[in-house]
Amino acid sequence: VPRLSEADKDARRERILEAARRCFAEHGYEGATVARLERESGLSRGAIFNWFDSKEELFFQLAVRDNDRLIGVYVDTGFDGIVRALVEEDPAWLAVYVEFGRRLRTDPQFRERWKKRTPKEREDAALRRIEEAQAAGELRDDVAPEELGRFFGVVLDGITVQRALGFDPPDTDLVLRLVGDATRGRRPRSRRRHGPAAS
Amino acid sequence: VPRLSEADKDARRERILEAARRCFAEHGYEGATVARLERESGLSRGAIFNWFDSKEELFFQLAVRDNDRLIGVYVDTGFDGIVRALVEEDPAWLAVYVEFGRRLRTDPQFRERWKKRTPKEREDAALRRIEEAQAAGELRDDVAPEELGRFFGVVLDGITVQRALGFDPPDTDLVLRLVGDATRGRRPRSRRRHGPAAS
Amino acid sequence: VPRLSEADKDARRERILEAARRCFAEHGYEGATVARLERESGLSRGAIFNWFDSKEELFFQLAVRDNDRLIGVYVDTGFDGIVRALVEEDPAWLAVYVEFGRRLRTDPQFRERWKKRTPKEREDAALRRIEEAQAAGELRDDVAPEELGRFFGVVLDGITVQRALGFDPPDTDLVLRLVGDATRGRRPRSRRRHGPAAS
Amino acid sequence: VPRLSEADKDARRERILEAARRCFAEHGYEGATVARLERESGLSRGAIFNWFDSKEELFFQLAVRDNDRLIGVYVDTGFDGIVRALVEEDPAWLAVYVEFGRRLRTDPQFRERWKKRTPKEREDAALRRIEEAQAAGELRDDVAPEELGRFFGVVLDGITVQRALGFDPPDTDLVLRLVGDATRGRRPRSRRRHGPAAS
DNA sequence: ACTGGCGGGACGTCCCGTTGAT
DNA sequence: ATCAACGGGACGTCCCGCCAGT
Repeated sequence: VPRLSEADKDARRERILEAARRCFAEHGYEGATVARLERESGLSRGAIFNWFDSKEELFFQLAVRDNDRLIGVYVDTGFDGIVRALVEEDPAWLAVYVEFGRRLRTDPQFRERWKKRTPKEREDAALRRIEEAQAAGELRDDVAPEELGRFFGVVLDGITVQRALGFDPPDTDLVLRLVGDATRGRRPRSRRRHGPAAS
Repeated sequence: VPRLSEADKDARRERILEAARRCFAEHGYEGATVARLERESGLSRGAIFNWFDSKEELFFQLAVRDNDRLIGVYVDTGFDGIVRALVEEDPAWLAVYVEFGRRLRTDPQFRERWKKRTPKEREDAALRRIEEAQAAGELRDDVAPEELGRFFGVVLDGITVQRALGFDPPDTDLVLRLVGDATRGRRPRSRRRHGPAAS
Repeated sequence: VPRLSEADKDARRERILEAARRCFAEHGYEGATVARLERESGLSRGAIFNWFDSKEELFFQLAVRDNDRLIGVYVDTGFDGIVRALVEEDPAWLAVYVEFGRRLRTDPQFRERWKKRTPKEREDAALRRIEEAQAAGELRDDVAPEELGRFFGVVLDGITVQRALGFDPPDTDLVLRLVGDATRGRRPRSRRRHGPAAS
Repeated sequence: VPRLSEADKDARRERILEAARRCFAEHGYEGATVARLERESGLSRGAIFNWFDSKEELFFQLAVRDNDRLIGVYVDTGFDGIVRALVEEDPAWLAVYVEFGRRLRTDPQFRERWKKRTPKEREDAALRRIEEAQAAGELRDDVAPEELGRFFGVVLDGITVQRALGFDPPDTDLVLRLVGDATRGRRPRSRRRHGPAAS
């Protein structure tokens, strides 16, 4: 096996990460044994640990990458967009997100590392988005933006966890409607997002 | 060695369960090693395994008991009550609830056993509670009761998971207000719950 | 397997230690795999690690015990005695002593622990023994007692290592004679140790 | 890829051997992982294994080379010279010598190979040196030359091991004096080695 | 000549549940 | 009913040597 090009390296890492994602999703962190990682990725221990220092590292990288992705979705498409994204996710994978959360709470080193990594700006961007929506009258302004953000977070995590646990997924449009009713401002923006006409 | 009285038996089981709760809460399922269970309960392996067949059994029983308790709270005090109950729970323990959910999704035997156990009536009771509230005009009736129930579930799980992960707990009253706005019917019941007078 | 009496416990630990001694002696620290420890002791991993926290712990305890024993021999019977003890030791085991030394030099934590353990008094007792012999004219007093002690140490370690490496063991009496010639004082004590008459 | 000249080949091998020496000295045989060899030598696995069949081979060659060197010192400069050489050696490296000894004792194949390699003549040269010194009256002749040689060996190994274990190095001149007293013949050669005047 | 990705065995440790004895 | 000694499987990690490719 010769020296891999930079692109090939990334592809290799990607392949392992994807396999790990499936394993973590299906079996949880502890259940995702290295033997399973080998089987799922088609690579040997030697190969896997050549690219990642440990199972935990694999887990962490995966969380980083998916978190970034989701935050990006939020900033780009707002609450509606992220809800729709969540219901299209592999539900099994969402369970890993939950597992990751436990790790965050339990393992101080883990949390520290995560804190260090998370760019504060992402959260700020999310917050500013809410403030703008309030100023534009799309969101009610009798509630502090931080509180609104937390409420959104609750609903998002609720959806995540319900899907992760394999319950009937709640109807997306309904959730959006109800949350819309709860948070709408004076001059709500059109709720018609996918059709051409406004109401 | 003398036989224990029936009451003593229950007390013993209770003691073990409580210890297990703390262990699961603090360390997660896999992290709750039998050694830790021994230390926390003050009993030895032999004693623990005398009362429960396995660690998994312990976990299951604990989940059953807590689930029953929460459903009871819901039926007795409704959405408001259960939200308030959740924010008073030990957040660490809530993580176990989440862990339990993963198990449910992942392990078919586990799920089967759970399904068999759950009395359908509990859920029905919850549903009927919603229908009554709709009939009384307290909850909007332009949404099917099942859907409303699911929405409630999403918010509840959202709160659970956020607390479990150690995030800032969202303000209880705010959540109740927003969800109230989202689901209120024509003749909302008084929102003032702790004061003496009705509106 | 019921609760063991204190004596039985010690016996069990002893049995494991003896097996470990043989393993370390024959294969060195790294070569003494747990599998070999199992085979040699006739006990399982579970049993071994029930009594000792780790392989390293086993190693440490073994070193402590043998070191104490040897120092005791020295204090009781002096240089002659310890030389004779060394040539009666299992040469294979002496290699472990050497291995232990490397660990001492290499691993700071290990050294710290060893330092903490070693009672300074033992060394002092050895030193005082030399001073007394000098005062009695048995050992030359034109050399500082510490230096004499170091010279003895060199010869002892030399014997140890030669035997450990499997070379022809040097003749004990000759070594004693030469070292005697090197260190004798004005009024040497009788060299006749094993027979009744002096020369 | 161009072929290396004979001189370059040797240089390459030398570079690897030197790196290996440092690794073995610092970490012991097992601790000297190939990864460390790579880092220390600046070459890759492939390069290293191109020149040496295995880690063990590397170790063996190193031992051969250092043994030859030390024997040479002995033959050239005698006991005094080798003692002085030893106290100038890197003590870490001496530990490898000890490690090598264990290997000799433990691994039959290893020993066989070593036996086959060692030119008997070297030892004979050392022995003849002693005989000559006895004949010249420099060394006592009431002890067989083999025995004297063994005694020298004991002291040398003792010094080696003490330095290897990081103990206070015994004073060189003192050791020489004491061993001199133990082994001197009727007409000892001048002990003045560093000063200009004879006694 | 040299690189480095990789296979796969072995290692120390952990941990659950069983068992024989009180 | 309780205890703790124990078996033995499985885990994450390490690490040597091989070999396809440059």
